[in-house]
Amino acid sequence: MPRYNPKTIEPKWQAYWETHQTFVTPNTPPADSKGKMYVLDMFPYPSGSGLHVGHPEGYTATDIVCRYARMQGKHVLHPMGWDAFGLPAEQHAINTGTHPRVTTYQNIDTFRRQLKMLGFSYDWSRELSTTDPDYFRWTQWIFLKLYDTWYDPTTEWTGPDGIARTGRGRPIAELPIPEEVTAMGDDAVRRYQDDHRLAYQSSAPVNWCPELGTVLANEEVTADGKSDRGNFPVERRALRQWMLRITSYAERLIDELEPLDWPESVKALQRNWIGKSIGAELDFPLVGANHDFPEFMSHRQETGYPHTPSLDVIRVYTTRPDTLFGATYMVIAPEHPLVDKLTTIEQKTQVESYRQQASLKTDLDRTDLAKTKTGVFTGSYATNPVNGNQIPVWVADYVLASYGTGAIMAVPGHDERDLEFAQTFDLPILPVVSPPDGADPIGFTGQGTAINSGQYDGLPTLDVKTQITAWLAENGLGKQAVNFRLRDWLFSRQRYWGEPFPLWHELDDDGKPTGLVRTVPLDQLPVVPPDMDDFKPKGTPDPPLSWAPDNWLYATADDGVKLKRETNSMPQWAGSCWYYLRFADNKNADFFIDPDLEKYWLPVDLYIGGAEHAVLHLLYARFWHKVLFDLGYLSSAEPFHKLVNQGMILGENNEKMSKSRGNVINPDDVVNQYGADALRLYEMFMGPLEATKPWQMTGVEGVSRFLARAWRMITDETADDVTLNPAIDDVPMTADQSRLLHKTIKAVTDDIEKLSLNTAISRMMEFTNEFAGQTPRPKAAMDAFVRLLAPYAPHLAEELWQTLGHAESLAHAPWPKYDPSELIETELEIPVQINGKLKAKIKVAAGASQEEMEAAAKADPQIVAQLEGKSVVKSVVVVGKMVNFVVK
RNA sequence: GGCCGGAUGGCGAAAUAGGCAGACGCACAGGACUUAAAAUCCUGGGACCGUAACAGGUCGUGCGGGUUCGAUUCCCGCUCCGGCUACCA
Repeated sequence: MPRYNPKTIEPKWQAYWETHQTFVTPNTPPADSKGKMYVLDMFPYPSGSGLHVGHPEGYTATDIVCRYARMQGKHVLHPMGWDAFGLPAEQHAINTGTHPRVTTYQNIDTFRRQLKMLGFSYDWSRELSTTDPDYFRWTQWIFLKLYDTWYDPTTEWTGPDGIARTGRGRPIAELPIPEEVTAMGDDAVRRYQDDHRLAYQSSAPVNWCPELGTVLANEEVTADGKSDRGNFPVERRALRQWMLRITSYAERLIDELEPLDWPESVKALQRNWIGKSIGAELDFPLVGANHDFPEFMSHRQETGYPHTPSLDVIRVYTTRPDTLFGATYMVIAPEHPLVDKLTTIEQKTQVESYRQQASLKTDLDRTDLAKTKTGVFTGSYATNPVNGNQIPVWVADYVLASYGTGAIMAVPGHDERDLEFAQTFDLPILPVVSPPDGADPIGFTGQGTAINSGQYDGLPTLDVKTQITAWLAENGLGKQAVNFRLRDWLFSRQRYWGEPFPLWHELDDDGKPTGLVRTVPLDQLPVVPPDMDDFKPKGTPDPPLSWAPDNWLYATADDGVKLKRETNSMPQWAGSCWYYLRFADNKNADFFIDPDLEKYWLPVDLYIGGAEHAVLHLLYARFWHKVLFDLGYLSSAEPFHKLVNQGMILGENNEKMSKSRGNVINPDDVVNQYGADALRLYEMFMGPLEATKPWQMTGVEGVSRFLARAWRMITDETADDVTLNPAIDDVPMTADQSRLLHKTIKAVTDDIEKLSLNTAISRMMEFTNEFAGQTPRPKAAMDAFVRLLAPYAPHLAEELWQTLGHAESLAHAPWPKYDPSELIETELEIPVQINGKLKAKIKVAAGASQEEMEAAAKADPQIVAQLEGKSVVKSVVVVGKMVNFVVK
């Protein structure tokens, strides 16, 4: 009578786990614990549309690992939370008038219900949301720690992880202040400190969309410079912003990536993003400054290369100092501070209008390769220090102000971009590297032999590089230099629904900001966003908080100084930078994480999530982690030991799932029709976790049939209640049954360890295919099988486990062990090949020797017939594997 | 343009310290059960040639080479597809 019915089984066991607190993990491990295991999912943004099928993919994989680990006696931490600040909730609020807090917590309720419906073994007592004041209180506190830190690149030290490093984040109080600064008074000292903090203010160009009245992130701007939402024009504007000095950690973010158990592709992505390059920095003296070229050279020989460039030079960065002789012109970025000084009266109009145009372009506009290069001549010249040639200085937006020194020496002979520019504006092109194959040197960007390079002619590129760099250094003209593509992190947003900065700006008597800042003390955190009805952007770049009620916005300090709150808010990344720490101690009211709990639970042992976070989230979180590590709050320098990226699930038509394509699969519908166990099992059975793979509803039906077969193997469908199938008996296993069981245990265990979950499921299918038809079925085999199935289809497994007579949940039942001696086959089937092609199969005893195998192969009638009249040149026999005869 | 990943039956896939290609599942076909269907169970299956049916043969893991007794697996050179990134000097 009772068929397999997930609709009764699944709610029953979900309720059981909840009332028995089966998956609540105490912070103290049991005495017999086999060690801790922290398994983390990338927590979701609780969007209004609910869970999509991509979420349960990674979540099921981690759940399987956790359930398996618990059955092995490990102490498992498996939490879930919500990355719930962000623009969609705010936009929704503007459109509907509902406060974002309301919609956010509604969405969270939906997500929680859906996740519980899928039977994940989260410890819900550790749930958190980045929008909880108890949580963002500590996000603000960590920001203040960043604010209170400077990076000392020279300190040598050994961390609690036992690794020696150079460079460390240190409290700002330890920053040495130069005497001349101290002499200028307290405010000067404060400003000097502000210039060294890891969190600092700067005027940065941002994507400003007047129609939407908001600043947009680069990824919210389309390729043609329009807003992603609404398709309105976007322009560049310089606004005061908060920045985080992630660049000072660039070197360590590369170096400390190396030992991590991460996909090589993700490591490569991060390395490329940081983009370290080694080259040289050098000065080109301007023609017409208060000296002539020989005078400049002798002056530099005496005084050496200055730390900051003097105003009579253009400083450039190049990765190809060996091509210095080929530098036939220079280019400075439109935002370069020397532009005005260099522009002659005749060129002024042109340069001004060019700058104006460039300032309106978005980054994407400027980097669009399809467009031809643009630029204008400044009217000025500089001297190439290596040969004394006077070369023109141009302004062009293909040179970026934010990379290197914002100026380049252009070598059109050996750089594609410079070549294109030189051809457009008819500038001289001088080849200085001859390719090894004797091809045309112009446009050659590889390594070769120097030409047209004076004394360096004939030398290989690498030698010229070191020799010219050395020459520059000796003459005080330049030095070897390292550059990073990574920029400091623009950390402020003009939004309401985010963490407010815990900062005050000091105001002068006229109510204008002085540029000096005060922090909100810890005991006054969190700074909660004020209650406001109207946070709709007003068409100016002022953040919504700037029209917050005065009692929130203004205050007077104890010393009488007038204060105004910082009205920017933090980006969504802030909350996700440290949530993995808080899970280990989410209720701590006194500190962001207890040091002992940090030491016990961290780092995360396994972190699974989508590849879209391969760079930003993972880089930002590593950065914060390292700062907290340097300050002594954490015991490990890296947050995530092992990382796995789940692949994307495509629609049934093999395209990315999207509403507009109409190919979205809703997990609720799948669970309704087939049950949570079937959805979980199918998502794991589709293929390798990392692979991109298309959905097939018939595939869900397939795994659902397997679950029903397992059900019938153990229960009696003809009975009125769920009872044990009468074919199951307490009998010993036959040799074949025992071998299959032990092979299945071994395969399923090995596969979980490798996260090869699709093949583990096929092994269990083979097991049921074999056992389901047998009578009697040994109860011990059924017992072991149910435990193997438990991580994948936990509801069904619990029900079957109970049917097999167990009173307790199997969540902590011991994982089955296999006996290697049970795996041994007595007789092997061996392929016999002739010239590498399969011709016959023979049976030999398991321990057969090489000679025995060859003899058996030669005795096979098929082989005898095939070898008739031919001579065997060679016999290849691999013991226990195969036989091959090479014949003529 | 750069970096990364991929290409195996009608479909999702499996197998690589080099050793029976296609496990497992889907779809399909035939059969059993049924008045019938659903469900379930059994059987079949890479392609081509061949046979009444067996037998047997040839080809076959994107393409072209190479190494090897033997290559889906290793090496060299391509093609196509997907993802990310994009003037970083």
